[in-house]
Amino acid sequence: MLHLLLHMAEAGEAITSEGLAGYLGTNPVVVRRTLAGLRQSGIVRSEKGRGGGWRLARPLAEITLADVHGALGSPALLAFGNRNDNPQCLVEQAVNERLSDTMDEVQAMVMSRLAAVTLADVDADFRGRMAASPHHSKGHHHA
Amino acid sequence: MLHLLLHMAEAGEAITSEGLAGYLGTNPVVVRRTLAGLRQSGIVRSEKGRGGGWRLARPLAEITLADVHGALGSPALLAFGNRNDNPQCLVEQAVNERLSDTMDEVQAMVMSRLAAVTLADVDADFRGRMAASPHHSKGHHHA
DNA sequence: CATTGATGTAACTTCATAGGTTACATGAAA
DNA sequence: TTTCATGTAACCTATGAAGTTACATCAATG
Repeated sequence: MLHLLLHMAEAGEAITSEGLAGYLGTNPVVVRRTLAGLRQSGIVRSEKGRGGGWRLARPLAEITLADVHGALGSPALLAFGNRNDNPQCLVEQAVNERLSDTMDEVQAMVMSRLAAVTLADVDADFRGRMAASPHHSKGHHHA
Repeated sequence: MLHLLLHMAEAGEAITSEGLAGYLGTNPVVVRRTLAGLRQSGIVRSEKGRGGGWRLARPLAEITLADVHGALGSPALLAFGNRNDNPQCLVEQAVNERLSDTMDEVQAMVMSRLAAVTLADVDADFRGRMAASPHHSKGHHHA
């Protein structure tokens, strides 16, 4: 996902779903499906018809990882959680409470961390790599 | 999982897989499968034959959430990650680097948080709930 | 020492879901 | 009006977690 956004930024012009799918080794429809969320959040724009495709809707520096997360529907950040909400069992209630507290704290930490990183930061990393090994093209890992 | 461990602690005697499966609304074999990892890590013990079952191998206060996580094979804590390790694409390399750094930081935070909570802490919550509404049995939410 | 009741584990079956694919409607530029 | 792009529904597929069955193993008990 971030990968796609960076490519859009570097391209300067619209990239088609097919091109993006090439970078990612996947299918154009999957790309459109995924980017639909980002479009709705005003992170990317899409244009139909000839010469159309995808481009960023605002500068890299104004897009944080937290923005992207939100645009994807704020999916769970943690890979664990309560098995059952509203259990009768008092034991499980206690476990849930403790675990929820811990998860809330941790999620807040993660979010603040994600909010602190912009795509411009990532782009800077990329430019560093380009400088270090200028022989590579910017291109695909397309098999 | 924690739910099961707490029940073992409260029971004082061995509980069969079938009993545990009842608490959890699942199948005895699934319970045995899952607890196998905890046994190997010395968190629980199991006994075969008549009167057998599962019990804790050490006191609640000496079992942290981090211990449990480790016993389960240290599965990923975060629900996101790099799509592709060792990509050719420099853009994706940059994304991976930045993301890995962020994930490492965050995972360290989560682990230190998990290491700070013992099952005794959770048990204290449970006892609080028991005191607050003593009418409930400790029992099942078994349908 | 046979019976009973428990775990240990392999093998198989569901089931949910993410991802891939096809098909086609819509819209914009040439 | 043709071409090339997105938008989206509908379907297919592969993966993995969980459930299930079956049976070997082992310990207590009468």
